[in-house]
Amino acid sequence: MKSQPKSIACELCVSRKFSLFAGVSDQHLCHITDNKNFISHKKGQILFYEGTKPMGIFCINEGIVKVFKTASNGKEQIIRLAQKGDFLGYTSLLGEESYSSSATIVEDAKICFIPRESFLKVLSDDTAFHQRVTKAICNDLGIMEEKLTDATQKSIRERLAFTLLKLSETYGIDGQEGQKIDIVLTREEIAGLVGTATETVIRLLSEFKKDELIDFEGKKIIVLDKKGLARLSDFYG
Amino acid sequence: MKSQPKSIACELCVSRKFSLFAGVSDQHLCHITDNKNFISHKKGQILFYEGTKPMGIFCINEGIVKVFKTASNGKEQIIRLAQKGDFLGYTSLLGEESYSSSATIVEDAKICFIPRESFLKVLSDDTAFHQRVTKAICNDLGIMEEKLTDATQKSIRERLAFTLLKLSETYGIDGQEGQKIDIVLTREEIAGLVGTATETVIRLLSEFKKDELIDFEGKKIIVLDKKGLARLSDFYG
DNA sequence: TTAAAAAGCTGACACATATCAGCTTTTTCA
DNA sequence: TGAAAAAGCTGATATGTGTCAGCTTTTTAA
Repeated sequence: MKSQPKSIACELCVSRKFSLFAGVSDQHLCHITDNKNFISHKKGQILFYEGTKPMGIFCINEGIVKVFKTASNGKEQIIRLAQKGDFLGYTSLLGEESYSSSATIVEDAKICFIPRESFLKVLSDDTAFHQRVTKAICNDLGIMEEKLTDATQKSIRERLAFTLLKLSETYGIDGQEGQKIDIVLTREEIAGLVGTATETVIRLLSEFKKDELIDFEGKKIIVLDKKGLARLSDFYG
Repeated sequence: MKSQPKSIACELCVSRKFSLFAGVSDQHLCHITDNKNFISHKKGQILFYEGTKPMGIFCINEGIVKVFKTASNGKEQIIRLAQKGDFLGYTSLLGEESYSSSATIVEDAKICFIPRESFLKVLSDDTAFHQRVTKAICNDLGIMEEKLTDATQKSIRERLAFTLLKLSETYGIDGQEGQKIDIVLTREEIAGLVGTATETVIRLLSEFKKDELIDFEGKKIIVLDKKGLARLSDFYG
């Protein structure tokens, strides 16, 4: 959790090219480099808690972070999984409110913290950047509308199938037999992603395996039959 | 659906004071007034369909509009109810994508359509306005995260109780016995708001009535016991 | 005014999913 | 290395909610 010696300059950061910072001028990038804080995080560490005040934004250089809300029954609803190039906490910062969700490390991560003022300065100086940020947030809103609709109108089986497809899109690497979802998630985390109970995920996953839609390789899931999962994820499919 | 003679100038529009346009300079407002289109809509009319391209934004002067997604089972998930001063369709416009949801009139409405170029011009000229828009979108994202978590982790009874409380906050008018939710929604629409089946809403509402939490006055709902509903809407409350 | 359509309501029923409990396996860390 | 903790798994059970069907009441519009 302490600042590392091997900080990466934004100008040279490879992950930046996948991020909203792609296209920002070197001058602005230097300003950020001078003010940011590079920190290595281990799996399980907490980035921020729901309800606390954002002092800046986080930018992922490497690793995976889960963003989640804790429901009143104690269960975690995972809002999204963030990876290299993704920003964290900027919606709460720009919304001028406390963090609406918490964030913890799922896979060891290197993350830069950019203080509020530096971020806001670039945002106000670089109109094109502000526009890209606005666009990204609007797209996220569309995604959330979709998620809400799925949550209320689809069955758990459908949502789990859909979640597996999405995971394989993002983290899938091709192998000889199907596509491996190259990220380690506990059954509880998958449940948090889908919005259901852990036991239900366990049961449905072993059902999917029995039906030869998926297979397990260690803690990782292999998607054997994308079309089958797609059929399942649709209504009455 | 045709342009009306009695168009209102933005500078003089009372609803504007509750909107994101509050604070925009008269010069910009005039520019919008010159380019906008004022249209009266009757209950049931459609403003836009999910999947079509936004050509501008809608600004509500009067009336109520429901924004919803149609799920693959044909049911409507209502994302939000919009009223005077609210913008519609701007997230899709700014996200440079098709409408992520549809919108229809719930109560007779007067709505201005502001063409894409006019809106974007004000957005780029007036930085403070852009900031307010960004802030509003970020706040909406936080709300959607909350809704998603509620949808997956709370029971229908809890969500209905919560929905009634929210409706009474927004549309409530005080009477001698409790607060009247002064908006006519069908049971089906309440179901769409909660994310459940119409029959379930009917059953739960009559249960709430039996428990003297609410009462009916014509097609409108009277909230008799806010605290009782609040207790119900919490987990195991 | 009246027929048709929409909305509201109720009962019966099925079942997907949450919960609880107990167990095994894997992982963690002292 | 070995004990404790976490994760994974399975079975039994309860129940909330969706679905279907049929009916009444209200609203709409011809």
